[in-house]
Amino acid sequence: MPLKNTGTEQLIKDTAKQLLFGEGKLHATTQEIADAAGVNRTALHYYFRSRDQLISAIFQDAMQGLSQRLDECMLSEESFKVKTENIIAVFLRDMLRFPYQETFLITEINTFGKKLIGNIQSGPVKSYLKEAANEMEKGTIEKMNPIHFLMNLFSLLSYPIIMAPLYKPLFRVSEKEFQKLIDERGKLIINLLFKKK
Amino acid sequence: MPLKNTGTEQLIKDTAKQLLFGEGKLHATTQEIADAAGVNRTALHYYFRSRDQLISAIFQDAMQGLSQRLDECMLSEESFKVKTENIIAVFLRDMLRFPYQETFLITEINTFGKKLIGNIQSGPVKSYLKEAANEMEKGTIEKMNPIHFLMNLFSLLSYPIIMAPLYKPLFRVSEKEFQKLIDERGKLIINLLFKKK
DNA sequence: TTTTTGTTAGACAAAATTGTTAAAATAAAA
DNA sequence: TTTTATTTTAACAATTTTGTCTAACAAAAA
Repeated sequence: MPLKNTGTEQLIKDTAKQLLFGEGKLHATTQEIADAAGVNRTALHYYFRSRDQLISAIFQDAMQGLSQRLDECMLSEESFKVKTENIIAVFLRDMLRFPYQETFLITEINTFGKKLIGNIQSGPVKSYLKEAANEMEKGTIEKMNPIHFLMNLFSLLSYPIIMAPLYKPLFRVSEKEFQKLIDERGKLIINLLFKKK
Repeated sequence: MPLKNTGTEQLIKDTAKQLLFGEGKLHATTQEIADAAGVNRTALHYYFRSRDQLISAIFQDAMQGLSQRLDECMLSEESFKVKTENIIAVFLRDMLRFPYQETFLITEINTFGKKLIGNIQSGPVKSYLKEAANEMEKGTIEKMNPIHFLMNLFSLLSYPIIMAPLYKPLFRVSEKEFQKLIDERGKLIINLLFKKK
């Protein structure tokens, strides 16, 4: 029994993801999602039964994708610094496409997050934290609780992108100038987190 | 014609603020807000006419309060470093009480933010940025676009608090341990942003 | 072709949420 | 105490949003 699979299901998921995590329409209605995807609203119920289940689906997809890519970085055979540079690159790319993904996770954590949080692999994170501790011993990064190191990294990466709609008017910079600032941040963050030789 | 002013209006505002910005119930219904405040839902309409106007009101209050306190710090007569320490203290206190305030601003920027963004005083920010540039010349902080410096500061302060619901399970730390980590961050951030002598 | 399976669309029902109106309760002033 | 303005409440109307049901449609299999 082959499915016809005209790609509608994936189209709906992609559209919802773009709308929610990309454009920040965190409470887009089923109608809005359907319109954006160019399908009848019923299709949405046909494939996902309910709005919540659609959201759950795209959320699970997104988390799995990101966590997989991060784990790859963290478990690679590179040096700690290169590893960190890779994490930055992966994260920045993801954040720029879907800036509201984490915001959504946090605000909806009571509805959807609780189940998902159990799924988070903290194995690779644990091992990355251990490596960070080693680096501190070696003196290449500042001594602190390694959790701080990781929080610093994620903060410096994510926050400016999330806050872009506020920062652009606040700092009176154009879209283009702001994009340039964001592009600079990769190197800047490495510079800030690693000691000079 | 004196108003009775039993404090209901303020009670509704405080409750809504706590619910939305404190607990992150970003789309609390008027019923939920009324229940939490222990008043009839109609009271909410009586004082604010509509849900949107209530939200606008608490939001404006919150922004004004924070921006005023920040401006005070930025315009004080202290040295740049002390000034920065004060900003950190003010910001941390605010973030801990209302972690979702900024998240809300960002996600609702199209609905409420646009009008408010005009109101943001960027005068004190400008002057603080200039001071930062001076410090870079003096060599007390790393050379970079001063906007980066400010974004770094805000990021390191805000993001871990926003992400707390995710980080606690991810790093497997208890509420108490996490609170301790947050408390450590003030000094840690200063350490990270200012060069050692 | 007919049947079967899977997909899409329109009409409708149900639920949730907001907003209005008019009346009752309350407290201060005359 | 009556009057008056304000505050609170209950009932209801309107709107928005979600979810269901049935029929039409399309494509592959019999």
